[in-house]
Amino acid sequence: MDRIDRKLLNLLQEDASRTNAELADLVGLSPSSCLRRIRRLNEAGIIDRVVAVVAPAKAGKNLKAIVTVELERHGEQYMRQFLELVVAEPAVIQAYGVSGETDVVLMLRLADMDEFDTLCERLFRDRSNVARYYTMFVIRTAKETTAIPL
Amino acid sequence: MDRIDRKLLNLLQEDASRTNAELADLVGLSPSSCLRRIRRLNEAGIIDRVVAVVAPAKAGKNLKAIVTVELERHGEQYMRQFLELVVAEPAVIQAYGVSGETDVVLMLRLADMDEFDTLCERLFRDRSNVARYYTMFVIRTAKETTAIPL
DNA sequence: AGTGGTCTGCAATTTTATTGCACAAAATCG
DNA sequence: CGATTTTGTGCAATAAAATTGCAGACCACT
Repeated sequence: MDRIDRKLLNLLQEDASRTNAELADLVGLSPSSCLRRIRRLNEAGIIDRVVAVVAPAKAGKNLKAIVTVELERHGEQYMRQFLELVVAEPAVIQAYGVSGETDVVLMLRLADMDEFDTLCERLFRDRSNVARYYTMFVIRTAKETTAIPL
Repeated sequence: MDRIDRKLLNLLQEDASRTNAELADLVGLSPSSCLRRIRRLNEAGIIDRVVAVVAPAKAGKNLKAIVTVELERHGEQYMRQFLELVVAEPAVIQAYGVSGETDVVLMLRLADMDEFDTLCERLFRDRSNVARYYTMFVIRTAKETTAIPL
């Protein structure tokens, strides 16, 4: 992991659709060397995967919400149970167990309030061990990247 | 945007490193047709971009934190000013203006507590118009996807 | 200076993406 | 309802890109 690897990773985190020749040029290497480095990064699992990012607006998913959840009972099995429940929902794009007053934080990607309503019904009804939850709707997205600073 | 387009998008959101022939096969189309559809999705901006996802652990960024921030003064220009400040930080991977008591929610990706400490120093010191902030450290990541349900 | 290991660039080869074209399906229009 | 335009499709040829073998360069460690 030298300077060139880091540079490559930064470039690929930005735009992975570039051709190998282009990347090679940007880092100042021959295409073959560049390709071998990228393969090494893949095999080492440093590059976990390559994905297409869909524009939410163009996909009719304009509503984003961040939900903090406090559970009723706090055992490990209750936590696991609740996480299993939320993970199964396609609208839940991030789900974290966290420290502090709050037990779980969810990031939701939805079409509209109706979808939010039915989802809440499903996740936070009486049975599901949720003491309370608090929703923050995203008004403005100032930054949203998958790139890890290297 | 028919059934095949949606299928293609789902596949690409999962793994965009597949060859066109592979994708064509998965959706039951000829390579040329498949390619043309993908290009159409690109040109329409439905596919916003293609990125490599780096494994945080392998990059030495094991600490993730979610921070809720309440500003001192609540005008539009103050909000903008604060967002500009945080957006410039590479460790801030997501930054949202939200509804509710909280004004801003940040998602941080860090190497360790030291980095967290110095970042807080920079973002939340007296000058920066932050009334209070609350940090939740991520203990367990149950789900983390970029894929939008289609 | 010598040696094993790693990395590099070049050029050949293989794989993949891309395009032109003729035809078929669906939508549009008189 | 049939004619016509539009849109989408598969095939085959072409262009572009990725991949590999190989010889030499560089580096760290004796």
